Amino acid sequence: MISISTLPVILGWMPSEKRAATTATNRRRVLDVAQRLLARDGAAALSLREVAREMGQSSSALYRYFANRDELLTALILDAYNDLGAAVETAEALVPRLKYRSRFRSAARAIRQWSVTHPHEYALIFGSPVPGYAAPEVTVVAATRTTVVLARIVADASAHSPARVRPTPTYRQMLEWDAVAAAMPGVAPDVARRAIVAWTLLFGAVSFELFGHYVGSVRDSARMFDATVDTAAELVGLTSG
Amino acid sequence: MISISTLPVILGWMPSEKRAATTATNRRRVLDVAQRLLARDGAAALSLREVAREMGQSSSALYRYFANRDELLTALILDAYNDLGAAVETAEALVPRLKYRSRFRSAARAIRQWSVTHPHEYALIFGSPVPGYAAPEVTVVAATRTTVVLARIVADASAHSPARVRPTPTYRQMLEWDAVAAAMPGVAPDVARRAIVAWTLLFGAVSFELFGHYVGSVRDSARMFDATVDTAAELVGLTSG
DNA sequence: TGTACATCAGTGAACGCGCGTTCACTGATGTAC
DNA sequence: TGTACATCAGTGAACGCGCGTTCACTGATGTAC
Repeated sequence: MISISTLPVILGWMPSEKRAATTATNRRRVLDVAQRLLARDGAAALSLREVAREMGQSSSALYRYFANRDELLTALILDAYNDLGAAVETAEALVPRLKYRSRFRSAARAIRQWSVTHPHEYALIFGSPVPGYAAPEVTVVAATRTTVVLARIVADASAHSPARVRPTPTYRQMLEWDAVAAAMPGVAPDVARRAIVAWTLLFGAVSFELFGHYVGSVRDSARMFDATVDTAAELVGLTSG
Repeated sequence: MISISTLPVILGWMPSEKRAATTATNRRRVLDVAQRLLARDGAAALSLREVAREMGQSSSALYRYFANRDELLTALILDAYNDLGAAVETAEALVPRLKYRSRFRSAARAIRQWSVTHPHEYALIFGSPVPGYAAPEVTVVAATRTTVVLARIVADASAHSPARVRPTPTYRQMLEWDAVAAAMPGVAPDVARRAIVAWTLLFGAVSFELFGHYVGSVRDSARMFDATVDTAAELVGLTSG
């Protein structure tokens, strides 16, 4: 049965701007609290009920803004990726464009800095997948923001002084070459492959530090990371600047 | 009040061998079931009750063998580290001693092979720390088994043809040098540091693959890993053999 | 070899807990005339 | 500017669930003599 009140929906009218705005604000407020709890207790401990409790609301109220727990988690993952991406973009933008290695270092240090100060958020996006949670496509897109920064550095450096490498068509086949080439236009396959290796190394180093695998072998994680960054920079041919 | 029956405990007598043996067997049987469930559903979903259910026992029965859930988890972590370590040892032992790079490759591939076939076990030991769980010292020891293999390769290669490196005392300070030097006797600090970078990269690559961060950029994970292994080998100066 | 008894392995009921989600509802807010 | 009413935001009780852990217990097993 169609009542008068369902007409707007059927005809595709939008809710009024004012109402949409307050809804967005409220949703954002929920997210902020959830983010704070995530930072404090980690993703596994995060529950809708605790978020509501923390806001002084009933748990059912949250269902106005998120269909279920997974949707809240997705929003937090997006936030984390964007937070990290923004931090990296900002840090990298401070360095003169032609100083490729410095740009790389700055971006890398920003990755570690953000991660060390947001360990639970880091674990959420780079640790073991949350059980029973399937990351929707949209998070994959958000994830690229950081790598785009790194890719651009490699591409810029490569345009400035193209690497002299033997043709290695085999590398194209093992990569998603279209996507990779789009992120690093004009970069030789071997260099592109090394670039992927480089950020694998960067995030590997952060994971090892945060997840405790350097206990007993690395004393000064910050300096070790810097040294690792230089090694990663070497890998992609950034040996000066 | 001290009864006759508590005397053995007080005097430190051991329970009879026979009884100890069956207790050990039963404990092992619990662990095997737990391991199967871990492999199937992951660590977060693992509960004492489900293990008991799966064994057709009451959940309280498990408290004969594990004081609580954390202790079971610790046992599983130890098992996982040892499983991985054994797989790597076996693979590496098949290669002639003087073929350093082959040994490295073989060990690295074993790491990936084991990880791909045991993703939940991998996540348990190399993913985000389990919430509310503090890894006891004993797991740190078990964790070294794999790195010991890699360290020996680097040490052997280094003894055969010592790297010509400038002295870099700074690297000692940022590492736990005593432990590192013990694992790789006679290896120059810079090489030792690079060795740590190398296995950071190996595990970083496995994590990226298993945790979905290569989606969209890497098509053939196995071949990408092999290429990454060669890059890691280069890092520690293993360019032939 | 037989027996009394201590020890062990496992049971089943119960505890309190926190969770995600649903649902009928009430009071507040904004809109249309 | 005032009013009737649709829509929204949030409530509170309830659902069923599975969890870790405790405890008094029973029957089985192994031991000491």
